[in-house]
Amino acid sequence: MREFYTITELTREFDISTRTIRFYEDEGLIRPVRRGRTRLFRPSDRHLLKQILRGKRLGFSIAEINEIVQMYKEPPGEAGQLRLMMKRVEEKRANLRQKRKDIEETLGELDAIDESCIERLAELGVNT
Amino acid sequence: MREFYTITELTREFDISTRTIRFYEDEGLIRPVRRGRTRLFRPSDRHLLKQILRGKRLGFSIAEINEIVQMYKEPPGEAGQLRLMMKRVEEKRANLRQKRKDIEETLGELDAIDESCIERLAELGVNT
DNA sequence: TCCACAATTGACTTTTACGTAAATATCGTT
DNA sequence: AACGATATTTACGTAAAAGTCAATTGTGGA
Repeated sequence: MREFYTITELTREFDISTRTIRFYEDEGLIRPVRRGRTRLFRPSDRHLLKQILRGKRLGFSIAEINEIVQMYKEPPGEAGQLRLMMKRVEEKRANLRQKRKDIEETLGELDAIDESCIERLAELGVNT
Repeated sequence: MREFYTITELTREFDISTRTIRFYEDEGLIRPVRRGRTRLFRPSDRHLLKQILRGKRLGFSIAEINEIVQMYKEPPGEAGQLRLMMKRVEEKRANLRQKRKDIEETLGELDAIDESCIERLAELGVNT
């Protein structure tokens, strides 16, 4: 595995702009190392970026994505903090399960539409 | 089933503002009937609103939701139009399947986090 | 009939998530 | 040392999706 990626390599791989990546850094989502001023992205940074983009596809805001990526870090050492984190994790899971349900419903409706289209097409085929 | 709902009934039921509902109307997503100037929402309007909010939870833009709700209407009568619609439907389905995959992955990672929290908590329990 | 109150309309504002432009810096060539 | 290609920083701009505010306008009840 490569040690570092440049910013443009990542923009090409994920089809996003440099502005976007720098914006995520400003927002504290990602923290590449530097050689002088230029950013160097480790494989872990690249992986984090993948997770950020995955969150975006699911319609999470930057703030929500931030909450999620914070969870990917080491669990805290204090019991109260741990319980709090577990509560947050459960909230996110509930949110995701709702989304999954929404998706199943929408997929079901689109399936129905597709079938009615096929039917309609068959009718037309008969009549022409 | 009731014949009509007022705008405030819907804002309360779905916990959104009147501004939001009117905005959706301005955008052509919904088209309540009027008595004088006041809007009256039929059950079908209410159902449509539900679908719109479902789309929002999934992170679709208003434009994308518009595309979807248009599909819920009668399928077109012309074969070319039908095929085009089926193509669009398939695109949306592919999009939803990707989201579902993203959700499964994220859920899996959150499960792992949860477990590591439980582990950590057990360790603390032993040590204190 | 008149009043209180709900609903509407229109204009302006806010927030989010970047886009864009200008000036400056770095780095490997030539 | 100059140059072209990339990067960075700073600052302002913008589109989408509402929120907010003010001025009207209906309208159902006492």
